[in-house]
Amino acid sequence: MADIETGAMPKTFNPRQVEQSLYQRWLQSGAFTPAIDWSQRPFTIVIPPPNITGELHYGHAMFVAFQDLMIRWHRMLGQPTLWLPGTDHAGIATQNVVEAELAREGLTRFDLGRERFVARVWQWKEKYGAIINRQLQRLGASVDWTRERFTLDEQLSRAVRVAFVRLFEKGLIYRGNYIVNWCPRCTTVLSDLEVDHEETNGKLYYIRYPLVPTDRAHTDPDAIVVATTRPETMLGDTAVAVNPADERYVGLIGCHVTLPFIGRVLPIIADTAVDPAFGTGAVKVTPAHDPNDYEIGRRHGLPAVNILNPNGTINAEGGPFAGLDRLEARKAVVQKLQEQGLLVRIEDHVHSVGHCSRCNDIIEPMISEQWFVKIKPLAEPAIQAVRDGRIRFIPERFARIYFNWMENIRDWPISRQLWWGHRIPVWYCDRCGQTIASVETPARCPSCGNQELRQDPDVLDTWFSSGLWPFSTLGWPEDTEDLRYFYPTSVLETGYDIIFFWVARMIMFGLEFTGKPPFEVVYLHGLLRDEHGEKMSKSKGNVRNPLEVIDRFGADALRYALVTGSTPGNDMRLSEEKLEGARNFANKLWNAARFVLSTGQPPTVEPDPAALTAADRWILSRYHRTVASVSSLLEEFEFGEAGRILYEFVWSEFCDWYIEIAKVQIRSGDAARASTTRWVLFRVLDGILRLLHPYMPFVTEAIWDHLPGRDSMLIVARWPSAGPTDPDAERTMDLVMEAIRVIRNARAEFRVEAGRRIHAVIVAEEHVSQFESQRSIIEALARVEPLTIVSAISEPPRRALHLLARGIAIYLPLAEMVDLEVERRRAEQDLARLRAQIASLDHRLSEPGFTTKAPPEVVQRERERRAALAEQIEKIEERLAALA
RNA sequence: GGGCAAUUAGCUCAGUGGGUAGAGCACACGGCUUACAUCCGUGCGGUCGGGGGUUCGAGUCCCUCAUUGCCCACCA
Repeated sequence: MADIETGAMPKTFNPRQVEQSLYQRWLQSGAFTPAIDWSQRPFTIVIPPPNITGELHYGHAMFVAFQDLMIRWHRMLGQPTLWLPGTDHAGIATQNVVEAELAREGLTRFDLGRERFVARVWQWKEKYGAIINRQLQRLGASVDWTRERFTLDEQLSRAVRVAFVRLFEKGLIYRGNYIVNWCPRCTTVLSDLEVDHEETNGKLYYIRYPLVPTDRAHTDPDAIVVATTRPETMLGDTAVAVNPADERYVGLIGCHVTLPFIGRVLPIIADTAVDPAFGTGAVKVTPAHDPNDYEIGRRHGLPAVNILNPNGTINAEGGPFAGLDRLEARKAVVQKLQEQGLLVRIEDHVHSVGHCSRCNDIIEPMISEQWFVKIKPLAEPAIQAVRDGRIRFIPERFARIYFNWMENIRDWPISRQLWWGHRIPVWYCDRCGQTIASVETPARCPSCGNQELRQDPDVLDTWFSSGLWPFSTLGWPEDTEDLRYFYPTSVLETGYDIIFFWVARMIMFGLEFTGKPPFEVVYLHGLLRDEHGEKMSKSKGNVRNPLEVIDRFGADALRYALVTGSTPGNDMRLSEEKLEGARNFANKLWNAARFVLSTGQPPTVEPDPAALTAADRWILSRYHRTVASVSSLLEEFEFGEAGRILYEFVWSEFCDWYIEIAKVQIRSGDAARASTTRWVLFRVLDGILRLLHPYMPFVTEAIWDHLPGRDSMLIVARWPSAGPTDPDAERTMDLVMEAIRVIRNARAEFRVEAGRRIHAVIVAEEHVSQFESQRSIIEALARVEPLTIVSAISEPPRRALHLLARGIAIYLPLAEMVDLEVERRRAEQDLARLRAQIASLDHRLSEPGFTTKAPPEVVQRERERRAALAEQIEKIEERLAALA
C-alpha cells in the first residue's frame, strides 16, 4: 500500500476500538456546550427525559438517533446548538419498580415509612440515572452535560411549586370530590390517560331487587330485575333507574325496592340515560363507583355510598362482605344471591375493563377528594397555537389527533396518593380551616396565625413537572440568560404515544407560563417494534438493551438503521439484516477512506478545472447535487430519504464507479492526472464525511482523524454548501457508464471468462471524442482490448454481438461465441420490446388531450423518447438485415 | 361507536408539487480484479389490496369495500 496513515486503519472498521475515546474527545473539546451568541439564532432541543425506572431500551435509541442527527447538523451549520439532557423522576412508575424491589426483600413501603422509602428511591435514581447517562454516551449523544437536569432538582421543584401556586391563585386549580379512576394496587388516583381499556370476556348478572311490601300491593311484579357486570357494587346502590319512556316500568317509577344484604330502601327513578334495550332496561345506580351512575346520582340528588377501602377491599358499608377484596366480594355476593334465589341468570358479556397502565390491576371508579387543573382555559390557547401554525406537527396528521383530544379534554386530576414526586405545595390549617398554597413552606396560617400547619400528603402527577420541562430546565421561573436565549426551543422530537401525556401539556403550560409556544416543530417518530412486529415491552421480554446492539454492530449502524428505516410517525421493525446492512455501510465508508488515503498526499492547491477529466467533473457534479438534495431534505425533516440518498451516492457512485475510475487515472502513468485524481478523491471524501456525520458520527470522525491537515474535529466542521453541477460531464459519463454496463451485461450473459479481455467496437457517431477521452476507463472497467472507437462503419461486423448503449452501437466480435441464429433471436426480441414501447408512446402522443393539455416539456420529452426509440429500431433492423 | 395508519418484488420497506415503479435482504450465475468477501459484476423478480371516479396521464388526488394494526369513547 502506498502509504500514509492507512497503516493505522485496520481492514474492517472496528467501532469498539474508537467509539469511547472519540466520545471523550468530543466531550473534552467543549463542542457539546454552546456559547451564547446573540448575533445568531440558536438551535435547541430538550431531551425527552427518560424515566429513571430502568435502563434505556431500543426506543430510546430512536430519539437519540433523530435528535443527535438534527443537533449535529445544526452545529455544523454554525448555529449555537443546545441539546439539553436530563431524566424524569417518573413518579408512579419509579415508585412501583422500587416497591417491587422491596417486595423481593419481603418489605412494603409502609415498613420503611415515607422518608426512608423516598431515600431508597433516590438511591435507585442515582444508580439508573448513571446507567442512562452512560447509555446516552455510548449512543454518541452530543448533549450538553453541563446543563443536565432532573425533574426533582431543587430548581425544577421550585418551578413546579411556582407553577402550581400561579394556577391556584388564578383559580385554575381546585380541590373536590369527584368520581375518579382508582388503582387499588397503587392506592392512588389516575388520570384517564393512565387507564388502559381492555376488551374482556365478562359476565352480565341479572339480579332481582324485591319491591318494598307497601309497593307490592299495587303492582304486578313483586320485584325488579337489574343487570350488572360488577355485582359487588350493589352494596353501594342508592337507586334503581329506568327509562321514563319504557312502558314496562312506568308503573314502577316512584316505587321502592329493598337492597339485598344491606336492607337499604332504594327509589326507582326515571332517567333518559338508561337504555331500555340493554339488559332488562332497569339499572342499579351506584353513584360512588360508576361514572354514569355518578351523573344520574347528581341529577337526582342521590346519596353516594363508597363501599371500597383504598386498597380495594370492601369497607363497613358492605355489611357482611366487609373486608373482602372486591373480586372475592363479587364471588361471595353472587353466591349469596344464588342462595337467596335473587340471581335470575348469568350471561356472557364482552366489555372493556380499565386497567392500571402501571401495574395492570383493575381500576375501580371511585368518588374521592383530589386536586384538579381546570383545563379548558389552558387548552384553548394551546389549540390555537397549533391551528395558526406557531407549532407545526410532523407528520401533520397528528395535529388532528391533538385537536380531537384537546377539544374534548376533561379536567386533569393532578394529585397522586404516592410518596415519590413533588409534594403538593398546599398546607391546611386545622384550627381555622384555611387552605394555603405557597411556594415556600409557610411559617404560620395567614388568617389565624396557627403555626401548626399540615402539608397535603399527596404528590403531583409526574406529567405536571414534565409539562414544564422545556423552560424549567432553562431556569424558569427565573429570567435567566439561558431561558432568554434558548427558549422557545426549536424542535420537540418524541414518539407519537405521548402526545397527550406530554406534548399537549408542554404546549398548555408553555403558553400559560411563558406566553410562548415551547417549540416550533413537533417531530414524531414511530414506535420501534421487534422483528415480528410486536410492540416492545418488558412483560413480553422482547426489549433489548441498545448497548448489546452497539457492541455487535456499532452505534453508527444502530443509528443509521433507525433513521433510514423509517418514515415519520410510522412504526418500524428493526431486524438483524437491517443492522448488518448499516454496519456494512459504515465499513464500506471506512474502506473507501482507506483507499483514498492509500493513494498518497493530495495536492494542497485546487487543480485547474481544465485539468479535470470528465469522470472527475462528473463525481464532483454528482456530489454537489447530493449536497443540495440532502440539505433540502433535512430542512424538510426527511431524514430517512436524505440518508438513503447518501447511501446511494457513497456506495453506488463514489465507491462503485469513481474509485474504480480513479484507480485507472492514478495508474495511468500521468503524474499530473494522478495528482488531480487524488485531489478529487479527497475532496469528495471530505464532503461525504461531513454529510454523513450526523448519521454516523463515530466512523466519520474516526476517518476524519486520519485525513491529513485537519486541525479540528469533524463534529465542528462546516456543513458543505452545494457547488455548481456539470451537466456536460454527467452526459458524457452517462454514455460511458452505460457502454460499460451493456458490455459487462453481454459478457455475463455469454459467459465470457471474467478475466478475459475482448475486442470491442464502439460506433460513437458524434460522441467519438467523449468516448475517446474515457478510453482507458472503458478498457479497464469493461475489460475490452483492443477497443476501437469510430464515428461510423460502412458494414457492421457479421459475427459479432450487437449492443446498444443509449442508442450507440457497440459490437463485440466474439466469433466463436456468436451463434447467428441466437443473435437474430436477440435482435428480434429487442425489436419487439422497442416496438411495443414506441406503440404505447404513439398512443399517448396521438391522444387528443395529451399534446394540448400536458405541459409542453412533458410532451417534448415524450417526443424525444420516441425519436430515440425510432433510431434504435432502425439500427436493429439494419442489424437484422445484415444477419440475414 | 368514532378516528387514524398500513396494504408496492419471496421478505422488510422507500417512493412528500400526478409525467415511463426503487432499495436492502433473499435467490441465480460469475468473480479473492493489490479499499472492502461486512466485497465486486450480472441477472431474476411487481396488473403498486379489490372496485369505481377525477385527469391527456394516478402507486401518488377523491369515493367505496376488504384485511391487519393502532388511537380515542362514562358499552350498566
